[in-house]
Amino acid sequence: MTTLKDVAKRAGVSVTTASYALNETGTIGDATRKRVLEAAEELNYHPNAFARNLKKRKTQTIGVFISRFSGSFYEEILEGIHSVILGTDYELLVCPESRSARRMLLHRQVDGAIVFDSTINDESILKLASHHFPIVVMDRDLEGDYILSLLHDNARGVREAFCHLYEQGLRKMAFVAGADDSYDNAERQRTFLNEAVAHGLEVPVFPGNFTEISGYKAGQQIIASGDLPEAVFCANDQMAIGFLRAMAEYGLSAPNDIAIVGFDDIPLARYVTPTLSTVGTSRFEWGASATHQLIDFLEDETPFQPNRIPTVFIARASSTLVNNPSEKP
Amino acid sequence: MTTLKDVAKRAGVSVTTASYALNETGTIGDATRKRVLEAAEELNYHPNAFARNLKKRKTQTIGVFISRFSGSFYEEILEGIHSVILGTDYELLVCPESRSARRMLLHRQVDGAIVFDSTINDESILKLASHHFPIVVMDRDLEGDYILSLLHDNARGVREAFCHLYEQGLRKMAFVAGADDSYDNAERQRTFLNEAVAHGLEVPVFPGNFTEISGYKAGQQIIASGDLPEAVFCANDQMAIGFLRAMAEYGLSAPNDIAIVGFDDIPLARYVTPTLSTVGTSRFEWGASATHQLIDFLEDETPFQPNRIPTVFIARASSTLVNNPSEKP
DNA sequence: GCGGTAAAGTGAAACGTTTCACTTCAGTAT
DNA sequence: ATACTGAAGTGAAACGTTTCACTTTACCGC
Repeated sequence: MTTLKDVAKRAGVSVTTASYALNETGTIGDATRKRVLEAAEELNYHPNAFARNLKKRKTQTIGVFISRFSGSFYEEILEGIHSVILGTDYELLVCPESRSARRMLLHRQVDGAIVFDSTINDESILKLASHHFPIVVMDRDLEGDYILSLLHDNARGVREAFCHLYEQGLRKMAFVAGADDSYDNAERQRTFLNEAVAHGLEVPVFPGNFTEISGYKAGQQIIASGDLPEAVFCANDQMAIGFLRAMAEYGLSAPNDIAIVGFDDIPLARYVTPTLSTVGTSRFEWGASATHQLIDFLEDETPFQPNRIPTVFIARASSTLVNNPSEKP
Repeated sequence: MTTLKDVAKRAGVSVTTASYALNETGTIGDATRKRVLEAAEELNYHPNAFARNLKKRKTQTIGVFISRFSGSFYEEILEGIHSVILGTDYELLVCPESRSARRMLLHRQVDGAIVFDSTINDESILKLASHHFPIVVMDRDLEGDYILSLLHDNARGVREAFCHLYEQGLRKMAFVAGADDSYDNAERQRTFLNEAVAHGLEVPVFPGNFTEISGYKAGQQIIASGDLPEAVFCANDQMAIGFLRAMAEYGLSAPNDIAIVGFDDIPLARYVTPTLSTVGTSRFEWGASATHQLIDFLEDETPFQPNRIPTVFIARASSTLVNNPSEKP
């Protein structure tokens, strides 16, 4: 490993001068600077990031903490984050759940964080967030200075979905829930049930955990009970897809036997048969927005702007009755 | 930020002692150690990773360099990598393509790398790889000490796919190629064409770049030409799915109008209509294998074991003729 | 009570940068 | 000539650890 010292020696200057020359700081003559740059080039010099960060107490890096890579849910968010990062001189690190993620956060190897990992608890985040370490949380509603909670507008999408079902005359509905500890699930479920109550309906809730298999099992259970609902709202698309699979196995089809709606609009949603009605959340924007705000804060302390990422209901085949014209109440 | 010095002061010991106590190294009495640990706890102390890494010249981190997040291609690989990492005391960083990725690599912020980003050229990798910095490349055939090239057995899968098509009596075939700079594409194309020649067939090649849209365009072009092939092999699933979309728009369907085969077995493959025949590569194993080898090397210099990740052809609906029983030549 | 040994603890250097405070020197206004 | 200025460059401290080499203390066998 060649160090700054080597470069300085080769260029015949002091370490200080070499540093200034390479960083284009200080007042260094053109000839000298040129010599230093050449020396660095010849020696294939690259500054040691640790020494630099140690001294500068800044890493020019933001960290994204997610729980896992699979499920294609993070893809677009990460793309959104990445797209913003590319326009800055920050670097991006993505870290999946593990003790190491926590270590990473604690050890301040990044200047700011975007947290998307429910295994990191609220307490840690509150403790960690500070003037010098802003945090954007994407999966929980958390108040605090230096914390931005960026959620999407679950309520709106769910309401639209409910309307869509209700206006088609469907009355007997069920809800398949996502993971217990999920803020999004809670909000979706609450909204759906409230909406139902407001329209005089009672909606049973079946447990799930956001995985395809849990949706499949909920489907089996509901179908086996023999008491078929007319419509089922699943708290995310993966469960909805599992539910469709269960229906297919029992020879049932959506939307005629049961109308199905999911949430997220994952890429798969438009490929399954029937295509899946869902609530779209622009995850790319979500990631981009989080990143913008975080970097703006880091750069000039622009205060966080809490806002809700919009959602919109997307009607596809799985919930759109064709031979059953809408009968408004 | 509380430092080791603060902890030492609070515990009434020297910095050295505090360091030894926290790292469980050196010879420190139980009582003292306890006092240090308490002090650290009370002060909410976390060691500064930069200082530590600077001194130890080791980061306990491996870096994965990918070109982008989308396409669901990396998901399983990353899961495979992650699963192995979890069993070690290494950390995992994923870094998407950008100048920063390059910077990261150069600045040695990781102990070893898994490279999956064709924008990083061979030269850099050869220059970088060393005894102290082993690199696993997943997307190119590169020889070098301290470099492991971990590819999958493209040839085998392609041959099986070809056989499958040929044995069903299909003779007029076409190939839709992936990105020019891709080793995998080159190998798939070469194998397919060779196989064709060996069976006396001539196969036109249409350009693509692995994206869904490029497959769609190739489909449009081929269909519009009016000269339909009986079978089309696409260099990956995304293009195959794009091709299917083009066919659907022209009112054609697979496999009866054109039999379609892809490569990769992405999750989507079994959800599209018709389900997509493809060559499966166990990407999870791929990532896991890369990680194992890298970590083994880092730990005890276990030499790299070049091997090919197996592939297997998976016949699904898009290429399996039903009313056309196989007619072996 | 003596040398020897092991345990417990410490001082200071080192890792590779950045940056503050300083020196040197040439040029310029008076 | 003198004093001042600004440009060009340097020495050394600092960032927060780890770890080498060392000291002190206590204990042991004899």
